[in-house]
Amino acid sequence: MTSLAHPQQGQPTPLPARLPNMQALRAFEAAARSGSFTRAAEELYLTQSAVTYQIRNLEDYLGTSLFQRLHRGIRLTNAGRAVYNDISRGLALIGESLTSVSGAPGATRAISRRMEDAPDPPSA
Amino acid sequence: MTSLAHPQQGQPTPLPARLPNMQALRAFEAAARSGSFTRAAEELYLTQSAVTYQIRNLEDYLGTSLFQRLHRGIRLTNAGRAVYNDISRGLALIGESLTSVSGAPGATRAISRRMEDAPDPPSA
DNA sequence: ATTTCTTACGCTCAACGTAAGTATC
DNA sequence: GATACTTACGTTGAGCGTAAGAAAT
Repeated sequence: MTSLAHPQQGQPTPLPARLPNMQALRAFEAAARSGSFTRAAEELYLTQSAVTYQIRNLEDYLGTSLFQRLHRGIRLTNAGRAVYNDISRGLALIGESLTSVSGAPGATRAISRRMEDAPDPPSA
Repeated sequence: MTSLAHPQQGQPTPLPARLPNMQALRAFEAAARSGSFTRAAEELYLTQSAVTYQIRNLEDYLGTSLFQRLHRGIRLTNAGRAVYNDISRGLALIGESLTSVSGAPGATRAISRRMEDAPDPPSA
C-alpha cells in the first residue's frame, strides 16, 4: 500500500532548490507597493540600507534587476512587475493562514487543543 | 493627483508584522509532505537537527504545535493541516514566479532587456 | 541643501553541523 | 541494535545599523 496519511497532489511543481529570504521578499513587496525604499524601510522598521541590501540580494538571486533607480524613488522593471503580484499573493496567502492559526481571537488555538494531540492508539 | 505608477489593490490584507523564515516554511512543507523530519532533511540537504530547529521556531512563532511526534515519524496536528495547504501554495506561487523570471529558457531575461530600463524622459 | 539610493564596515545572533541524548521497536 | 526525533554547544555568515558617498534637483 502507498501512504495515504500525508498530503498528496498531482505534480506539485517542485520548489526551486533555493528560495530567497523572507526579508528580501518583504522588502521587495513593500518597496514595489510604496514606490520607495525609504517608505518600505519605514514600514518594515528597518533602515534604507537594509532594504537596499535585501533588494540587491533578490536581484542577484534572479540575475535581473527589479527596479529602475530613478533620480527620486524607483520604478518596477518588467521583471519586477512580473513577479510582484505573485509574491504579493503568495505572502498574503501564507500570512493569512498563519494568522488564522496563531493570532486569531482564540478560536483556532482553543479548538486546536481538543483532540489532535492525542497519541495514536498502540498499533498492536 | 494620487499616484498611479505603482500597484494598488483594495484592502490587500496587511501582512503580519513578522513572518517566519523561509527556511522554517520550507522545512515545514517538506516535513508535512514527507511525514518525516529525516526525509525533509535529506530533501533540503540539511541535517535532522536543522529541520527540528526550524520546525520548533515555527511552532514557537505560532504558539501551537504543528506535528505530533510519534514513535516513528510525525503526523500533522489540526493546526498543521490548517496551514499546510496555504503555505504549500504560497511557496509554490512565489517559487514559480521567480523561476519564470530567472530560470526560464532565456525568454524573460532576454525580453527584460528590451526597454524597461530606459530612463524616464526629463520631467521638464 | 535636500532627498534618496548605494557602499563600507563592523557587530550580533540566527542557522547550521557535530555529537550526545532519549525513546521506541 | 536500528531508527528517528531532541538537545547542547561551538562556528560562521547573513542581516542589520551607522556613517559616509553619489547623484539629481
